[in-house]
Amino acid sequence: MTDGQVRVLLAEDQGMVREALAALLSLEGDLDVVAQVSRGDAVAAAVVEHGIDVAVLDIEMPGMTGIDACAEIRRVRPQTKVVIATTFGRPGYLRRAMESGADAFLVKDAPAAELAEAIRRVLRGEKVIDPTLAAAALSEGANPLTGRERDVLAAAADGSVNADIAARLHLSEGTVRNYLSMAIQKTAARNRAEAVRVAREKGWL
Amino acid sequence: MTDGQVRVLLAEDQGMVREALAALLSLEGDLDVVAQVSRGDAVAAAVVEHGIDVAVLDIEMPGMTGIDACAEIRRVRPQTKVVIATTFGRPGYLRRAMESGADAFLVKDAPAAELAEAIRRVLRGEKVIDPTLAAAALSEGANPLTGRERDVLAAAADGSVNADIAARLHLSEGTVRNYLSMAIQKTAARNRAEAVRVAREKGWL
DNA sequence: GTGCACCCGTGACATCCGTCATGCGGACGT
DNA sequence: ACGTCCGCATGACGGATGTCACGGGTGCAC
Repeated sequence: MTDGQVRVLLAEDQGMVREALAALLSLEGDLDVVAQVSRGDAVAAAVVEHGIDVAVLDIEMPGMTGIDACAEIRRVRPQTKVVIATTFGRPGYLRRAMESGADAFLVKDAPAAELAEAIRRVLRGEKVIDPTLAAAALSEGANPLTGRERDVLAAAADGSVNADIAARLHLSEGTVRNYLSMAIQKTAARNRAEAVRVAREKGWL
Repeated sequence: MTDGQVRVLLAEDQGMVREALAALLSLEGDLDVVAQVSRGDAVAAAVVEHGIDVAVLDIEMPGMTGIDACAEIRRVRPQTKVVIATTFGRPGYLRRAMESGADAFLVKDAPAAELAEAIRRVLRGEKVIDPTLAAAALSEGANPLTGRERDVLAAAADGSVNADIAARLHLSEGTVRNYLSMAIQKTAARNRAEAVRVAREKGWL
């Protein structure tokens, strides 16, 4: 590879999308996609092995989320810049991505040119965030759910009945009801299904 | 454009992915991406306007699904070939895509090379389908839900209570309960949330 | 024209769910 | 040492949900 080229890693589980993004970035003369992975838990090792300058991470991936992978990169190779590119522009995702030390947060709705642009800007030490999303994330405040409330709500997400949830979390059925009741109130929902939907949208799960 | 070039349309709502796929296909010498749209309801007009040879359609798009757009293409310009490329390899999607007259069905998990390959094969008159998915779609059988059962289940999907669903569909609350009960039995679920999940997985919604 | 499947409705019943009050123990901050 | 928050639990209550039996209407196929 030529000297001065930016060494980029792409992490994205959908092969077609990943390779397409690689093709796109390769059209930029100064960028070199030297590694591609399809699993979150393969990111950190690849970053170290290839001496990556910028890692572009999807959030939803098998093995580990892009957000957790970002935190891992921060531990093993702090000088690597991280760009999170995701389908869902949920404020909760943005907040958690920033807490994990991400340098940029993009939604895939955006034009493709923004990706290359974001890579160059994070290399200059800038942070890149959609202003609309930033405002939404700030106005939303922190996650009001306690740890256990989150557990129970997450366990209820697939349509399990109380008895199942209780068994899975080693709780009594009444306790499950109580936690769910709390979660429903805090999400301003009318039942567990709505609570799950709201919590997901806000990134509280 | 050079004579003999294949005129391709890309329909995909995520700008970054759409433009990346365009970049990828442009690397193939014989393909020419002459049109890009981000909404399902813009597909048919673009196909006619640009005299498209092959339309590559995502399923989940604003305005109209790729499956419905495929049916529209069949009406307005039958000689155009249609490739459905989707994130979710749900058997129900495959079945409905085929019923709408699609020539190929790809999941975005697949390697990028398959897309160009599929485009060339449908131009030769072949059908392109993942054998695993085809088997799953066949073994699953047809959608057992009646029209109204689907409506009610879909209306319940966001966590609405019975009264809401009844009002939205102009039904009595008891009728909503009955339809939901049927849907729950047919999906072998224990409550509406599980029924929604199962129906989604099987592509019955 | 006689089934049959679908649509829509009612009423009754058992169960599940959501809420509230209340209790106890542990962790944490002041 | 005290208050506060969290985790976990129980019991009781009303309302929502799921099931069943039953009815009537429509349209379609044999």
